[in-house]
Amino acid sequence: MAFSVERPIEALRQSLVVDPDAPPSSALVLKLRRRDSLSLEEEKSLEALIPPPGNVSRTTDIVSEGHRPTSSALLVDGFAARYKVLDHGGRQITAVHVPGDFVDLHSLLLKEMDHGVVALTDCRVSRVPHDRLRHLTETHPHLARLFWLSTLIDGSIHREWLVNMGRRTAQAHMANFFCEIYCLLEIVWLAPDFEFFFPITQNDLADILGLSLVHVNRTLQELRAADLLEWRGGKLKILNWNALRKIAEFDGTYLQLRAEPR
Amino acid sequence: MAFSVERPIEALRQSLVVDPDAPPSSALVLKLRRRDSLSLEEEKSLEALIPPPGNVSRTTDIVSEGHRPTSSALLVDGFAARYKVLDHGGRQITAVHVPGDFVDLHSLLLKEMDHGVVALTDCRVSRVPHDRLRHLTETHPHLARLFWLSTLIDGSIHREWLVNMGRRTAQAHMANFFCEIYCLLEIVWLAPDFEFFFPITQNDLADILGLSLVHVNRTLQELRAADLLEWRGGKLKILNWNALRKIAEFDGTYLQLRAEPR
DNA sequence: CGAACTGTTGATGATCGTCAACTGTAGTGG
DNA sequence: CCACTACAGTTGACGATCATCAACAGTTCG
Repeated sequence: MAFSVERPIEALRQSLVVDPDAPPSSALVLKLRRRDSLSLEEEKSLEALIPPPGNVSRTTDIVSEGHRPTSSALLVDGFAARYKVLDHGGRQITAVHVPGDFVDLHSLLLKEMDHGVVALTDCRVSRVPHDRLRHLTETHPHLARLFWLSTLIDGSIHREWLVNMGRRTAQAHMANFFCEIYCLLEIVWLAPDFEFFFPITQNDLADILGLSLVHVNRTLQELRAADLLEWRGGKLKILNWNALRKIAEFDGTYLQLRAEPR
Repeated sequence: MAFSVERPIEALRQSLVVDPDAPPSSALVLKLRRRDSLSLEEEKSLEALIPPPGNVSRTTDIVSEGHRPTSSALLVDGFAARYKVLDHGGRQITAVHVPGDFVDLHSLLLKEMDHGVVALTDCRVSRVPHDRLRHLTETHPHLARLFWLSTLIDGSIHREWLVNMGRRTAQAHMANFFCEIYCLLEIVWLAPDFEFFFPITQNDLADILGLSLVHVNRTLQELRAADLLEWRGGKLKILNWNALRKIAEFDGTYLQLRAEPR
């Protein structure tokens, strides 16, 4: 058997955290499978590729700006974010990553990091050496295409965020973000019954949405008052998916985009 | 000789438009060379790949949302933009393309277009069939990496735009955009002496920046009043590059990012 | 000459940021 | 056990930025 992903479906669905005994590649495999079927041999190669994860505690950098990584970081557990800081001190988060994401796959080709990657929560991270990744892409062109596809989907999400920031209200923007996170987590079985572990601060959320902390707090209260969601003790529950989608004008096609990389 | 790119340097530098007699791949080759050296054979393969361009007139779609392209469009001349429209009628432009850009290279893997691509000015566009592109990437892994790199740089630009929208003032945002366009054009020799052809409307610029038309007009006047730039008759001239860079906090490393794809 | 488009200006109000204070909670050390 | 601190969340007041509505000027084109 290549992999324990098929087995613990129920266990994973019922827990709000990744199974700590699952191999570090399991969320990645789930995600790739959602895009295209994987052969047993490909799954084995991935499992062999990913080393055991290390711990990264909250608010510390997984990758620093200006750094020239020689490995790419696979997020195994927790939430991470890419960000840039401005001269006068502001910070903008440009992407949020969930388990199964390579947070800096682009560093395989883009030598110098033009932004940092921070752990929004305590994380587990596997660092895959670039030369091993490069070797894998050379011997497995199909996986190479799937990796390229991953970075393309990152771009697709960036574009949706641009629309959110440029042309939507704070409320719709925030609703959109929660819809997106839900969909991303659902793919890796981390959001059963519209409920998921999401212990980030409102300050982080402000930097994600490009709003002030105070405005985020008030917008959040609007969503709560409309009975769209609960968010207490680091656990987020979407109470009315359809209503949330509606005020967000959310259309998830930009996330998986029924690709055909083979 | 593989290519006429080396020859008409002076002619190109002195004109504000692409030489109509240059092969359609010339701007593309200039751009790729800036990232990594190309072999003669690679340049020849590119030249053979790109068919003669067709004309697309302003405000018409080069690629439509929801479409499933079987070819990718190389912009040979003019400006194009990717955009999304919202339910209530708003439009957000998520990327601006200059000659030498594939405007929808991602459609090679992402089957369905989640956004449209419109011609901001009259354009010339070469459409490269996907199967020929796929064949090229299979026979020329180095070019495949350069194509992947192109889409990664698109993502890098998206991220910078997110910072602009989320955390910068309208003035800094606009200044940033002009700096970026200048750098992109400079690479393909279309911006001699900080002057370039840029005949888009203020309405388009508003959709690029995520601002209202009126606010764009006033912000533009501030930049003009500060003697940072002129923009008349479709010709833009940056009068004070250093001052413009400064108020924009512009740092162009996110554009080429000294990559090493070989 | 009029129609259509682009740019410009003024007036007004909504959205959102900033400043500041206060609450609740968890942890820390005496 | 109780200060004391640190941090996340909350609320009020005020002002800056930006959107909207409307009108008008200049250009191009048929």
